[in-house]
Amino acid sequence: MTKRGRQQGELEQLILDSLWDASGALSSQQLLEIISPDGELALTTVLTVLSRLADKGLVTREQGSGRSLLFSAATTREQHAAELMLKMVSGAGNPALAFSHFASGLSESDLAALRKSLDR
Amino acid sequence: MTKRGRQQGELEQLILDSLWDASGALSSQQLLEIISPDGELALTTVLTVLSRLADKGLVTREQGSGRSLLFSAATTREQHAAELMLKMVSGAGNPALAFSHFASGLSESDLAALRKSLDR
DNA sequence: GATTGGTTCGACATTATGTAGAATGATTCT
DNA sequence: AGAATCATTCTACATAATGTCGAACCAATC
Repeated sequence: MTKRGRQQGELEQLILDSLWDASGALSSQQLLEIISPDGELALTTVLTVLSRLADKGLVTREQGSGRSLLFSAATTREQHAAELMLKMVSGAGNPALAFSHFASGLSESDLAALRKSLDR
Repeated sequence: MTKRGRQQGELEQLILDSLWDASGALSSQQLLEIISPDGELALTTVLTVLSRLADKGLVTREQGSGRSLLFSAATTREQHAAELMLKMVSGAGNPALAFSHFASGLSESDLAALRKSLDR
């Protein structure tokens, strides 16, 4: 009983968030600048984490100009959130009950948005 | 940048699931029997994990007959799932968009259940 | 009071994640 | 071409979470 699906670390999340917030793909340097403007982290640290995120299929690499790579999130933040939510539902036993708890925790505006997305 | 909120391990999940599946509170032995019928795990292992789950507020202990304790999940599986889903939503950036992805991943029956839970 | 049955403590193993220096490889400069 | 650059990949170690128990402990019973 060993092997566990990889989890999400703090720095990994920070990097993912930066990629999601970015308009397009980013180089490792750009990411470093965003994540650690005061030079507290090394560039290699960012690259290592990026590589791990790529292993998990959460980040994709594309060739940039010259030898450099550009990184971007493999899915949108919303798709990712939705996937995790779906996973919750499937493990919830009684989805209907889970939904009712879920709904009662949503704000009015979120409720409205959810209703709308079900209307089609 | 260290310190991370505790994660959910495989064995912890297994034990939580067992508690959720159970009709009532369970003793450590009963849990061991469920989780490891072939005696692959030691009773102390189960107890350690139980204690960690209690630290996380996911499991509660009550006095059973004599010196023994009875364990149960602190919330229902559905409440737990709903909480996690809500956390996703709050980190989703654009909830409306997340909802639409979410909805398109649901089965018909789940969709129906979700609609119903929004109707009140 | 000794034995029994259950829990808590203390420890060590494994894995995930954070963090980065060294090694490698391609591109460019002279 | 050969040297200097500079971005990536490799290798390595630190920390924290989780898995896994044996030993120490304690209360109830014999």
